[in-house]
Amino acid sequence: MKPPRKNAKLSDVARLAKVSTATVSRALMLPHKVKSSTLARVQDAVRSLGYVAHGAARALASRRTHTIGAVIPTLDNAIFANTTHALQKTFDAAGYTLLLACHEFDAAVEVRLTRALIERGIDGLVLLGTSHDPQLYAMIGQRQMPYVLTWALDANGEHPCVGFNNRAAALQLTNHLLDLGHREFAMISGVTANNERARDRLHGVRDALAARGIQLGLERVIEKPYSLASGREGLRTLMAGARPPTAVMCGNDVLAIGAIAECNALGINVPQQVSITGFDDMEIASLLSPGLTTVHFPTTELGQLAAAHLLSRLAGRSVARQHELPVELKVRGTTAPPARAQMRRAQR
Amino acid sequence: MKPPRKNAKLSDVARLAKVSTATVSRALMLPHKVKSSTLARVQDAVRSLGYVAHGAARALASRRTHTIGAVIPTLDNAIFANTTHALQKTFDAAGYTLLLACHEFDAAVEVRLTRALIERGIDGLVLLGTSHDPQLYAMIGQRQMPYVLTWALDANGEHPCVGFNNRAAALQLTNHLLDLGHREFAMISGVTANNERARDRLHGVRDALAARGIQLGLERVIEKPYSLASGREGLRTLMAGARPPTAVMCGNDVLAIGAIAECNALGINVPQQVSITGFDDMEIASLLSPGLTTVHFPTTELGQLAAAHLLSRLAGRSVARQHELPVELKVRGTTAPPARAQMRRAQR
DNA sequence: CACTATTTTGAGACCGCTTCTAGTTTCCCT
DNA sequence: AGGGAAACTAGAAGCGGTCTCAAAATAGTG
Repeated sequence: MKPPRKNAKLSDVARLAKVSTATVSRALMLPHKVKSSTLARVQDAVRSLGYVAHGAARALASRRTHTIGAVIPTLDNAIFANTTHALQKTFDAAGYTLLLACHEFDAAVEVRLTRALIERGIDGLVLLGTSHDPQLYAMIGQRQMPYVLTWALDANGEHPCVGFNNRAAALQLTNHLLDLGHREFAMISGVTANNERARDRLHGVRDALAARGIQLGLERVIEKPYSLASGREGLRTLMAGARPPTAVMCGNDVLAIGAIAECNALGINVPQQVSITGFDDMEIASLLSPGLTTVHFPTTELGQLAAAHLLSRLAGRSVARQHELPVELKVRGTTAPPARAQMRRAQR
Repeated sequence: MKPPRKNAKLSDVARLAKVSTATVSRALMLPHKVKSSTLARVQDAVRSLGYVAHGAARALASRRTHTIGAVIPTLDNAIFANTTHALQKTFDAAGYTLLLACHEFDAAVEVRLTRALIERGIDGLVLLGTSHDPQLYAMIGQRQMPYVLTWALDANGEHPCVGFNNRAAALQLTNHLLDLGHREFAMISGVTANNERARDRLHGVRDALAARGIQLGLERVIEKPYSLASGREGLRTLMAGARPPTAVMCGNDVLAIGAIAECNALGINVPQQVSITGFDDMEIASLLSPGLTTVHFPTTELGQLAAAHLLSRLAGRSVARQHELPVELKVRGTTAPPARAQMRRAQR
C-alpha cells in the first residue's frame, strides 16, 4: 500500500514473483503461454507493486506502439467529432490508442504535427482529405507508414481511402434547387485551398448549373472559413448585390446556419425570399425551423470503416483500396420554389 | 533521394556526418553547444537521410516524453472543443504534444484511458471536472504525475484546478428569472452522476429558489444526457404535466436548444409562454432568434490557463493551487416575465 | 521405467537515444 | 612559443522492456 520510492519496473515484479523478466513479460503479453500458478504469482506481484508497463521501453523493444495517429483540421466542427469518436471507439476496442492532432486548416502545421506523431511513434495514420503537402506524402512513403485518407476519394486511386463523393452530393443538392425552379444561384463556399472537399462541392454546384446552361459568376461565390460568422457575412454581402440570388448554397451546415441567422436579422424570409442549403446534416439541421435542406454524410460509419481499414492492414490482411460511402439528400424546409417576382426577373 | 531500406537512425547520421552519436544528439538537442561547421554537417546528414528521431528511444533514455494527456468526456460538445483546442495550441507552442482521450461519461472507461495514457508515457495530465474514481487519483498520486483539474473547482482545495464556479453561475441565472417574476420552475439537468458540473448547476438553481422560499420538486427536475434529443424529450415531459412551469432551466445550451426546438414543434411560444435558459454560451446561442439566455464561460482562457499551469509545474515553477475564472450572465430573448394567466395561477 | 515430445522458464542480446566521463582540439594571452 | 582555459567530441553505460534460443521441467508412450 505504501507507495514505493520509484515506479516499479519489470525486474521488480520478476524479483517479487521469483521468476525471470522474460516470464513476466510473457505473463503480461501471452498469458496462456504461462503456467497458471506462475501467472497468478506474477499478477499478484504486479498488483501489489502497482506496476504499469513503461510504454516507451515497450515500444522500443517491440517496435510497436499500438497507437494510431489522426490528423484532422479542427475539433470545432461537430461533424469531425462524430468521425473522430467512431475512430477512437473502434481503435480502442482493438487495443489501439488514438492520438489526435488538429492543424486548423494550416498545411504547414499539418506537416509538423504529422511529423510529431511519427516521431512519437505511431503504427498507423489517419488523414482527412486527399490534399496534402508533398512533403507529408514523402514522409509517410519513406517510412512505409500504413495510412488511410478519409472523407474524400482520391481521384487517381493512388491512395487508400474511405470517403464520400462530395461532388456528387453537390450535384444532387443543386439539381433539387434547379427542379424547384431556381435560376439565380450563389454559394458561400468553405476555403478551397488545400481542401478538396470544399473544392469538390463548389465544382459540383458549378457543373450541375453549367449542365443546365447557368453560369455561376465569380461575384456569386464567396469563399470563407467554416464558421457561423462567415455564414452571416457571406449572406449579407450576397443579398446586398443588385440582383440578389434566390438560392444560396452553403459549403456546410455551419455556414448555412449562420446565413439563416442573418436572414432572420435582415428580415429576409427563408425559404420564401431565398432558399438556403447546407452540407453535412449536423444533428441540429433537422431541429431548426424551418429544417435545413442539406446532404447527409454517414460520418460515424466513416470513422468505423476507416479504423477497420487500418486495423486490417496492420493485421496484414489486404483491403479494398477505395471505399465510397453513400450520401443522402435531405430535403427540409429551407428550400422552396423561388418567389414569383424573382422568377419573372430571372426569365427576362 | 532513394529511400533507404530501413529507417535511418542516429548512428547512420553520425556515420555520414563523420561524428559520434553523442555529437549528433547534441546537435539536435542543444545546437548552440556544437561548433557550427559540425552542426551543418550533421544537419546535412539528417536531411539527406530523412532522419526522424525515434520517440520511444528518446523517451526511454531521457525519461521525458514532452507529451501531455487530456481525458475529457466527449468531443461532441463544441464547448469542450474550444478548451481542448486552446490546450493543444498552448502546449504545442511550448513544444509539447497533446494526447486526447474521450470517455463518454463512463467512469470505468475514464480510468482505463488514463491508465493507457500513463502507460503510453505522458509528462502531465489534464482532467475535466473534480469527480473521479479514487483508483484514478491513486494512480496519479502514486506516480506523482503532475496534473490539473479543469472546469470545476475542488471544494476541499486538495487538487490543483483551473475552473469555474458552476453553482454561482446557476445562482445568477436563477435570480434573473426570479426577478422577472417567475415562480414556477423546472429544470432539465445533465446527468449528475460523476459530474459535479451538472450537480453544481442543479444545486445552484435549487438553492437560489430555496432562498426565496420556492421548492424545486422532484417532478420538476429531469435528468438526461446532454443532447438535443434529451432537451426535446425533457421539455415535452415537463409541459405535459398538470401545472406546466413558466421557466425551464436547462443544464447546458445543447439541452436548451433541443427544448426550444420542441417548443416550436409544440406551438409553445418562447419566451411568452415559457422562458428557457442554458449554460455555456455556445456560439450559436446568440444567433438563434430569439437569442438564448445563458451563462458565458470563458472556455478558451480556461484551456490556456490550464495548459500554462501544467507547463509551469513541469518547469519546476510553483503555481496557485486554485484559479477561478469569471462567468457572465447573458440575457437574451428566451427569457421574459411570465404570462399573466400563469402569474395569477402562481400567486394563488 | 527409459526415452521422446511438449511445455514452461531463464539468460542475455538487443531496440535507438541520451548523457556522463574523460580525452582532444582550438584559441587566446603573456 | 608555451600554457591554460574553453570548446568540442568520442566512448560507453544505461533507460525498461521484448524476444530468441536453449535448458529445464513435465507429460506421454510403448
